[in-house]
Amino acid sequence: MLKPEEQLEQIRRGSEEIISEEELLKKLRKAYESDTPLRIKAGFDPTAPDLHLGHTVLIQKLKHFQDLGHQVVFLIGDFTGMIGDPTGKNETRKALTKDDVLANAETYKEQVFKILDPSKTEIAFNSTWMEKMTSADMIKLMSQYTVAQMLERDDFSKRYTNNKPISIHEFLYPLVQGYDSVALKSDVELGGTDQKFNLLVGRDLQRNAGQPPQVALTMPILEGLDGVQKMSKSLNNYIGITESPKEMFGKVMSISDDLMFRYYLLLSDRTIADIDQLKADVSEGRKHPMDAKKELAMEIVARFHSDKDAVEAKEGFEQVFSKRENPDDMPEYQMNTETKLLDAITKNGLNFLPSNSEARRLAKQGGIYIDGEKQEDIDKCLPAGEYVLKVGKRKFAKLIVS
RNA sequence: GGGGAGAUUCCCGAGUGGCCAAAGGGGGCAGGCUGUAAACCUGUUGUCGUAUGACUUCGAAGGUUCGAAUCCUUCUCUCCCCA
Repeated sequence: MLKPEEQLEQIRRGSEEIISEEELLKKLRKAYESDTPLRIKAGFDPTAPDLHLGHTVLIQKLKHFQDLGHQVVFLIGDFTGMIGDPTGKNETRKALTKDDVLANAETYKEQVFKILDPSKTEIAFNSTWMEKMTSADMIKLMSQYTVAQMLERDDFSKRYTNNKPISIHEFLYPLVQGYDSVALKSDVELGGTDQKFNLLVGRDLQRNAGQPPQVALTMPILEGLDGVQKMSKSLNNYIGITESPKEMFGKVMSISDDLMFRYYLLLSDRTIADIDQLKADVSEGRKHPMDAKKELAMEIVARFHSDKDAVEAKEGFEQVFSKRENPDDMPEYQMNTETKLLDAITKNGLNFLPSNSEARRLAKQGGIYIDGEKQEDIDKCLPAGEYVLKVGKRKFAKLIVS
């Protein structure tokens, strides 16, 4: 085990805030001396088992703790899931069935264990203890916080001042999350910066329960492909960790140069010094930003797939976008001489576009190609033969007309 | 309990009987320029075999009218003020 001070150094990397470092160091020392690992908690939503790079910022940090010899508790918030994270948008959610929760947990495991070591990860569900709570217990839990305290939460206060609705049950979210820390006797809880309030509630509740309060560690929120809003599935600006090497590589290449350095900082394994050097090289023209981005894309693809996949993804990318050749692995679509081009493109065919109108629009704007030639008329059929269809910037298919 | 305001297309937001598939902005998509970057310019942005057409859409359900996002009734939801 590393010395506590050295551990702290690693933990600090990339983190936004540690409340407090002093307490963390104390805990690390104690753990070191008594040879007892710390319990590191991080909670996840049970309804969205599609992890993306945004989640991995946090999971990477869990991995750091794991590598330092601590016990990671991966908490699936199946009870809190009924509340829905108070973003104002979502209504109270339906309770998932036991089977759904277990199925989602399996999916989580599959994805999360691409990063974490399964043998060192404890998986917990907060319904385990929350379902046993009586109404009286719940009242006791709620009595520990005041409305004024709740309204300190950034999200609540914003909605409150903007005359946006806040449902009472949303107040339960931080309380239940905080109680999870009591139930798990957590030493450290990780979360995004938007979780700060919830993490601090955990500290209060633990103190009230006579436990040493957990250290709250927040990680920055990763911006999505647009570079502005947080990466999320609903905004469709995400890179999923189960996406194909090709897609992953392409998506990374599409981010802005500024965002690239942000991704380097939060996602790559490069040292801060390395990244600073890279930044200098790019800004002083010693390195083309595109090459720097390719390296980033390779690192990310390699992490979730393999080195070989990364190389192939890069070659595929260069083939299509640098040399403007067709990719090697296009989906094939069988059609006959009476199939309209339109039908091959839309939902009954390759499903490249959601509606006929959209396909016609795209065609009119010159976004549909057959063998490199723009097609304005997509109501026509093709004579027998093989063609390469390109729709928009990046959708390719081989049409086999017989 | 009483009084007032409001719910519009992916989001914000205009529209208060026909000229409304609905202004404007944002976002998205495509074209140009590039490094599939950003910025910028242009186009486009409900669906339907492209249509001076039809159908669906302005919280929900009914109604008035030749005609409703716009008027009436009931309902659902939200916010504000008073108690």
